[in-house]
Amino acid sequence: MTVTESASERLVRIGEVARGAGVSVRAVRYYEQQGLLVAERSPSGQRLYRQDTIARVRFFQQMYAAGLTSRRIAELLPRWNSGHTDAEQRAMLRAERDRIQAKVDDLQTALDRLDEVITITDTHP
Amino acid sequence: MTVTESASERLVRIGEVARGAGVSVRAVRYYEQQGLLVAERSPSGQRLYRQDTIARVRFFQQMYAAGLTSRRIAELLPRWNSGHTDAEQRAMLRAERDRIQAKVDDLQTALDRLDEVITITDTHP
DNA sequence: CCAAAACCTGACGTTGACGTCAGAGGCAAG
DNA sequence: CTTGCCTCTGACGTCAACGTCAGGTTTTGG
Repeated sequence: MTVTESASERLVRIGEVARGAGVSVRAVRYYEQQGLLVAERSPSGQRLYRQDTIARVRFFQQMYAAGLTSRRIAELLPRWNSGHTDAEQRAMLRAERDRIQAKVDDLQTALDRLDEVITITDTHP
Repeated sequence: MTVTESASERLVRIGEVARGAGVSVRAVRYYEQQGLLVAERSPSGQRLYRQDTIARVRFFQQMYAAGLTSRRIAELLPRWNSGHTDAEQRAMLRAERDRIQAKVDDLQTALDRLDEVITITDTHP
């Protein structure tokens, strides 16, 4: 899935990306500012994105939800853009994975505690 | 588990609570300011906590990790402190539970995507 | 052709959970 | 008594991911 420079992919403006991914226009500009997105520009200066940018933004949202920062995502991005690999980055990936796994486990624990309380207060009002 | 006013439980100072729960002293004071903790005071004004405060703080950390705010936790606290129940609070509990469940699912998705990338870059360096 | 909608660049504001610093007491050990 | 660690109350600082406002240009639909 390395970038295929097909002759003329349909490009979309920032509003469509935002709506498509369910975020604000401001957020998309912010991602670009953080180096997560790159946009072509129309002659008048408007940003033009490839359509897969929408999926990309959705992916960012997932990573944010997983507790990654923009900086961290930017550090990991080369993984998604090229086939290139280096040991340090693989270690980073695994570290993040473990962090998220731990977080999932914690959340599951919290969920269980909430369920406890719910069943108690429901059966014993 | 309603509060048992046992004659003289061993009380601990803020530093012990913090170390015990793995948070900063500042954090503990913050929790008190948000109405999550109540402390007795020694004659000289130092905060004195019951030992179960440590578990309580750990629980707060879980809830924070689950995305609850201090305010939200404070609203739900009566559940843990009394046997009293009202329908609105039960609804809140269930709402939070569902939110967390959704979050867990999202995280699991993110985790799967990371795993994909990891196996790809590992088997195909 | 013209108004509404969309986009642009700054740049300051917001929110939550603390960090940090200042200045002043309090407490057990030697 | 004094040294060293703990605690106190303000109060300002931080960081991330945007929100929001100002003032101006561009694109689109009727």
